[in-house]
Amino acid sequence: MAGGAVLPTKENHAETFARLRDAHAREVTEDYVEMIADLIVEEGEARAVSLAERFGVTPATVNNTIKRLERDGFVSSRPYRSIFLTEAGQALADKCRERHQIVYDFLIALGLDAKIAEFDAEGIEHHVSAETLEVFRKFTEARKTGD
Amino acid sequence: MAGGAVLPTKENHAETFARLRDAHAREVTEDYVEMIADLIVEEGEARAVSLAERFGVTPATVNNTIKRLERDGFVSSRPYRSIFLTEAGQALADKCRERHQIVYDFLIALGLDAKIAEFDAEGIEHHVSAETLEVFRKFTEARKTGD
DNA sequence: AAATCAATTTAGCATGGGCTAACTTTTTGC
DNA sequence: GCAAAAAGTTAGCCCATGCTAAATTGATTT
Ligand SMILES: [Mn+2]
Ligand SMILES: [Mn+2]
Ligand SMILES: [Mn+2]
Ligand SMILES: [Mn+2]
Repeated sequence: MAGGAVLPTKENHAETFARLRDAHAREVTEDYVEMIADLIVEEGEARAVSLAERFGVTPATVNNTIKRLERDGFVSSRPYRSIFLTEAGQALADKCRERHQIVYDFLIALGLDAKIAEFDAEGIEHHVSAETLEVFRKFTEARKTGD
Repeated sequence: MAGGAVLPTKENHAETFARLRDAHAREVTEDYVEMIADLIVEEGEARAVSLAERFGVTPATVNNTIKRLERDGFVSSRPYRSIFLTEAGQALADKCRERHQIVYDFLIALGLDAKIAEFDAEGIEHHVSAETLEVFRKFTEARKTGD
């Protein structure tokens, strides 16, 4: 029951939050490369206007973000043209898409609505460790074959 | 198996990300009020220096954040004194502590290590809808009574 | 009661990630 | 082939969240 909720040590606690801030710093990058990969599959190319629509932000915001992604080596683009993933970007996108799918499938396996699973997965995906992801994956798998 | 991952409609997708950005904007607030409540219980009061240690940030950063929280009606403080939760702050802290605990217990019920559950819960807690939280809670409950 | 030490505050700065408005370029339709 | 529409870019702004360095205040110890 452990009602007596003792706080973690200061050092552990600080490390937890440091890693959390790191995770947050990567979220937008991860969602963008994932979305760019999806758009290339679904629409043949990833245009800024599509990204803006999908994320619900202005084209100016997309432009800023794409510049950062380019600076960080995840995408390449030429003025007024569509956006491409670099090898690093594609690798990250693959990893994120897989992780996203595992989280989504897990939520569905737990019996949640598609709409809710969709929304929650979009946030949770960035905060699951490799260990947790593996547990999610196995759980979903067991549910599928189990009955 | 639904391998053909069709994207959500543009409108749904945009709404998902809008809500996600909202959730992010609340994360720091939520972690602060939760931590302030914990410190008051564990140490008798919440001092800026303790918050700085726990979050692994500088006292200057804590000061900035506390000013925002005060502006937003979640805490009250006087210069060089410790920090108090307002009613709204206490209510939010209670809600967050409960939610945090449910997520943590759920991860433990899934068989994860305490260390990992602790870290992942700190991120995931901000991204679980009421529905998902309820499913988590029931799952943990079933595991406890079930065997 | 000083002196010291710890805690807090302030000032000034940076980056990420949003926005609007104005402008340029490309694409499309006639 | 040109005009209009769509897409992309740029400039200038805002706020949140972090930082360092310096100043200030509060607490402790002799
Ligand atoms: Mn995603
Ligand atoms: Mn996401
Ligand atoms: Mn998050
Ligand atoms: Mn948290």
